[in-house]
Amino acid sequence: MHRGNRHGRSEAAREAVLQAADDLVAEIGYARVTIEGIAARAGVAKQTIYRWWRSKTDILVDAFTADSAQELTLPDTGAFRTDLRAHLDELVRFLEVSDSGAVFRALAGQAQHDPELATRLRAEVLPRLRARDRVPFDRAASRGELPADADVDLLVDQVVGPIHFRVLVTGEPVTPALLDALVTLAARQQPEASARPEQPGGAAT
Amino acid sequence: MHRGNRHGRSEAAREAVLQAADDLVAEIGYARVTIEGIAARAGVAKQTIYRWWRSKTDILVDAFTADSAQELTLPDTGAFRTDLRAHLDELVRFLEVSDSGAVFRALAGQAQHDPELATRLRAEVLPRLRARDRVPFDRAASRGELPADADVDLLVDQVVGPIHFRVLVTGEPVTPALLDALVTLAARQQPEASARPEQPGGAAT
Amino acid sequence: MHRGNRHGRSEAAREAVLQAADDLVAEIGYARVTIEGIAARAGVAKQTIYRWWRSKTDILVDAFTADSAQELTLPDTGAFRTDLRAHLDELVRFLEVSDSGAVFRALAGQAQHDPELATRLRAEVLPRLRARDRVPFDRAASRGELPADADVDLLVDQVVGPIHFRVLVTGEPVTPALLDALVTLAARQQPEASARPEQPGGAAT
Amino acid sequence: MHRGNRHGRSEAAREAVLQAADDLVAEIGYARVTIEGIAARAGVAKQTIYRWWRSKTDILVDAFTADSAQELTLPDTGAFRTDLRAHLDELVRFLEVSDSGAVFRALAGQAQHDPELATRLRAEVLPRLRARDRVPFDRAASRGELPADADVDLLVDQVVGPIHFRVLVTGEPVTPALLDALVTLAARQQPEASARPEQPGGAAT
DNA sequence: ACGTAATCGAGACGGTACGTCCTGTCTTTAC
DNA sequence: GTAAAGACAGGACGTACCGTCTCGATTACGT
Repeated sequence: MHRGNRHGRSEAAREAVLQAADDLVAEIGYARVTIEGIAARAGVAKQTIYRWWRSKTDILVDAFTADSAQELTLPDTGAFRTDLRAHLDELVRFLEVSDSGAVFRALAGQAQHDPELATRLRAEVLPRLRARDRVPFDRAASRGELPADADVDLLVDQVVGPIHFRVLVTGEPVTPALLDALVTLAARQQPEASARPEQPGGAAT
Repeated sequence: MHRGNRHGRSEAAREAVLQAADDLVAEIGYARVTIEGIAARAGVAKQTIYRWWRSKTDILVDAFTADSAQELTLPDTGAFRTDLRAHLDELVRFLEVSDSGAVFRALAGQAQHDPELATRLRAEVLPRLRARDRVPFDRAASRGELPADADVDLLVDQVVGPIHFRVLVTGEPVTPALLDALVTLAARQQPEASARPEQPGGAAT
Repeated sequence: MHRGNRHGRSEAAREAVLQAADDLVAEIGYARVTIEGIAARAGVAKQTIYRWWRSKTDILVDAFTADSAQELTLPDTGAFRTDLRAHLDELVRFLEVSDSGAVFRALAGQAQHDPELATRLRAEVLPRLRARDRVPFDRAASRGELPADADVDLLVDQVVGPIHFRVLVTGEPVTPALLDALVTLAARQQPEASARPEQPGGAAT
Repeated sequence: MHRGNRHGRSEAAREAVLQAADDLVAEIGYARVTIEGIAARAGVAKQTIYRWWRSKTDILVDAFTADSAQELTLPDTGAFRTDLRAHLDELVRFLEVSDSGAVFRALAGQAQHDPELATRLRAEVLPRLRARDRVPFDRAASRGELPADADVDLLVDQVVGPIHFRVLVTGEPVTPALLDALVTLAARQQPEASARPEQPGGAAT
């Protein structure tokens, strides 16, 4: 790693910091991560961190963003119910198991104490997650599986809300029973009749 | 055998600490509350706090519990939808507006970084909230407005999950439109009615 | 072991405290002795200590006094030089080796920071030590080995001063060479002898 | 006033601490001086003190050393007795009256409880004082007023020991009578005969 | 014989200071 | 002009004792 730079900021330092922050959250937990610890772990001077980030959460938002860069594309199964179910399975895996999910939970928690972080999360992080959550619904709408005037954001809240609630608040596992119920709830939104909402292929293609 | 100080711990000190903690969270926010600040505000020695509580969150759990002691009884409107709607209005008021809601949000946030707090919350605090959330459903069940085999906890998660999600994660206001949708969703659980569209993979499992 | 008594203090408690204080000074050193530690060691309540003593040094003065109660009589060897030398040997043993000497050194040290203790030491402890230091001189005077008008206290200061100086300040061992020199110095005070070389500005004033 | 520096400590902070320590000992006495108080008085962070000193006595040794830097040269009166008497007058003034004498007494007292401090005093502070105390004797020896084989350190102990003893232990004032006796005692050490030891100019030049 | 009064062990209390840790700023030196 | 290094002021942390206090139990005197 080169020290000093006549031509702008050191990309090496930036990456070392983000990596160190991610690692430390995974290893010792958000609460015990300190800026000094990140600096030491990254082999970077504290001042370098303070020059480019305003707080440890600021670093973590960047780290989380970097992690999220590797976009996963939701496979198209051809039907709303199966698309949605696949997406929810992936969402649960992210929230409960993945390292970046741990960072997300820590940030969401910290946002309760830090309005500035809350603002930044809602401006930068959540829209990207929301966009992903909308994919199955938007696809369904384009297939005609949802009414044209359906309030997709409202539907998303109804579907992912209980999952976040369990993960962040109650700590209960997100069971298949819950996912089934949520998928069914969403699928009940039909273009017209209340007739046979559960026929997955009914309106497809 | 000497049983130590016969008057035991000072109730006055205990109450002063809980009150000071509550006040400070409301005034300056959880993040800026310190044990030293609580001690100073309460007119109590730090050691007295450390003798009876293990951390500032430990104090806040006690303070929250004390605040919750004054149980509010949900008025019985005679019908499930109206009962539920009244309860949800009250829930939103608690989460978004009240002082003890601020404490709850802070604790829920901190629990993301502190497994011990998470455990304590789930053991002591959440069951009480859950009990309240179940009231409209249990009443409805006893009136016959819900099927006998309805999974009430699952229904509760579906109804209150989106509300917590908006309050804790997205920060969007909980709109009447959302509440309407949630009430309608719950009310669709009918004993007879339009058969069992929910059965195939639904909540019944 | 409750010895509550309308008329008078518990002798058992008093002795336990003095013994505990002595032991603790010997075991862990004056600096690390605390009143709480003495109370615990003595099996006595703090309040009992505070009822009867004003500070830990107050306890130690009492403990030292109790230790000193067992008066040792200086054997009469029949001659000033041998009497004095025997006394100085004993003094050095007391200061350098004995447990009560350790207490004395601690008190003398603490008196540098505590005028009240200094006053008490000079009023109660030092006169007893001075009386002992005078014994060889007074005996010599009664034998006619010293001039009638000799200033015994001044001589005592000259003889024991260097010993205390080495023990308390320089930490150098008190050697036989020093003791020899001090005895010789004192013995030079002769009734007749080579007149009064000391007169010009000497001790006679 | 931030003087942070990759290569070394802040001299300003060091001096402020030593000055504050000296002042506080003079103002409120050693016993009531605290590290927090020194930090506050010096306008310095506690951590800065703990970074460079291990205890309050460590600070005071440095402060005492700094005070002693301004060496006073003992004027040469041309004769042993007058040289010595002048030196002893100065020594008494230092021990009884001066601010740095107060620091010395406090350190000597504290050394009774703190072996580490005792070691440091004996290694760093006392040799310098001893060197001063030897000056009149060494001068006398070079003048031939003392035997070539005189044990100067032993003589020093005999002369300054009683003075320290009175100042540190008995608290009695150091009288001219004592000083006279001490000077006479020292002057009695003659090169050869026991003849006229008090003739100041006898062996001079 | 019995109440009164002072003692006792116990330990909670409001405090002070400790020594450690981390924050965010600043300065120096190197590249 | 960025980087590493690290000293700085500040301040919260959790701990140890301080000296005071109240408690209930114990004991001996004086009525």
